[in-house]
Amino acid sequence: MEKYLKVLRNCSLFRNIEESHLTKMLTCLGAKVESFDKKYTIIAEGNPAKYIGIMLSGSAQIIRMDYFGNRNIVSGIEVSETFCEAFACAEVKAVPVTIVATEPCEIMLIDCSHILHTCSNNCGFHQQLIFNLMKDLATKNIMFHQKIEITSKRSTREKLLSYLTFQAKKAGSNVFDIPFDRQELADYLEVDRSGLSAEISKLRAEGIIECRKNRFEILY
Amino acid sequence: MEKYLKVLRNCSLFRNIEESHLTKMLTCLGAKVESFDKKYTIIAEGNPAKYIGIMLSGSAQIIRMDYFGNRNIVSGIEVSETFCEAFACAEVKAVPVTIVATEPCEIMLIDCSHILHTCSNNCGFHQQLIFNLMKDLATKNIMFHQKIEITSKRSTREKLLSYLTFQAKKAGSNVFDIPFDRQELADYLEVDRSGLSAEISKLRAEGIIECRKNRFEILY
DNA sequence: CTCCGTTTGTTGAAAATTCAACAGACTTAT
DNA sequence: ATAAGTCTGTTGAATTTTCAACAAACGGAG
Repeated sequence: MEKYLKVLRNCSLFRNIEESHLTKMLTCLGAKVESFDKKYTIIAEGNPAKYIGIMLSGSAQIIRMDYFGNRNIVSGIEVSETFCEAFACAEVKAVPVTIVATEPCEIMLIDCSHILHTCSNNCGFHQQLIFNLMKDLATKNIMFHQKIEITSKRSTREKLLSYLTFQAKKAGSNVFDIPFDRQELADYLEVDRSGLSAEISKLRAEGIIECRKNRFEILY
Repeated sequence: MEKYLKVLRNCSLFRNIEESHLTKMLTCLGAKVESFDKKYTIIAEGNPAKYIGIMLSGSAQIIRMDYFGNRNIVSGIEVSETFCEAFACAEVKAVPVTIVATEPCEIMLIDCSHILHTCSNNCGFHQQLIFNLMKDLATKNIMFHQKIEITSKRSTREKLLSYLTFQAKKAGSNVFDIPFDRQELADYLEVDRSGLSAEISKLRAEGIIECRKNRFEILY
């Protein structure tokens, strides 16, 4: 576990928990680590929602397929971020989404019931973990509000500009990389890929944005 | 406060808290009650995100206006439900949505910092409240997943059927009332009102649904 | 370096959504 | 009961998105 400590220190779930206690605590929680190759399914829709996931290395996406094969990308998952905690905490029977690796990755899985219910060892970390979970869930909630703000726009152009503005703000710069290729961005914005490409071209021609691959710049 | 106890008992925030303790606790938390007439703004976008709201009577909606006056309805708020807890818990500076009364209503406001940080009286309820908040935020998270599942559909027909199916499941019956008029439903589904009306008519003509005002039936 | 598979941009046609306008049904207030 | 105002369904035209197909650009493997 030692080699993951640097990542775990940045994980919202372990905020205000001393690094020296972390290893012991992970043992107590029964944390386990698994590896996946690119494109592999980490958690499949319908799986029991027992585990909180933490991305240790690599990246993944939260996706949902509808019955006609249309992919919707709910969100990307980067190193040190958590996933599936809402399903585990709300104690739903099955996960309604699929988690797919976009790079080779390692993830940590923690059985949520070990966090929610005091363990026999009485480690005393539970209160802090529950507080951290609460904060994390609140932050995820706000992320959904932002996603809805973006995707509730009625046109491809507005969705795209809205998304790029958010990314620029997040990066603190008018030049920034996005974690999606064109098809993925279309599936995130809930629009047609070719229409999205056309819209990007139009915005370039109008001098509003510039882009090369995944690097965008907002010119205004 | 006594007259609100029946409502508060059903509020997820106070689960597993003895009713006999509730009144004292509300005093300790500095809970206050406010009333609003239909159509009034309960919390305006940009307000500081200090308070957790609880709907005591009546109903409201969480809405967001974009810069061209398009209304997006994020969610309805019914009696005993909480609202704005995510913004308060995540300690963002300003609320990014507007809460508008859809009926005359009474709401309870609790300063979130009183829940998050132990008070001088050491009431001891904080741990349970934080646990309840965590559960509540997880549930809200799942609600967002459902809303995204609905609105990520590409056509008006699919959004509508997806929404109605969810409502039927929630009501546990193929006949159910929805909390929106046509314009509100359109703003919730992120589609055009006249297109929505046309789609409802088509589904009736095809014998797939039946409806009279806000009461729908799925025939299948 | 070349080949092969994937990603991206472009196009035009088909389909769907949006928009504006209106008439009838329904509600509310007087 | 009447009148004024709101909500709903319908229409057709304008706009936008989707879809399918293809070629150019790109990237990785051998």
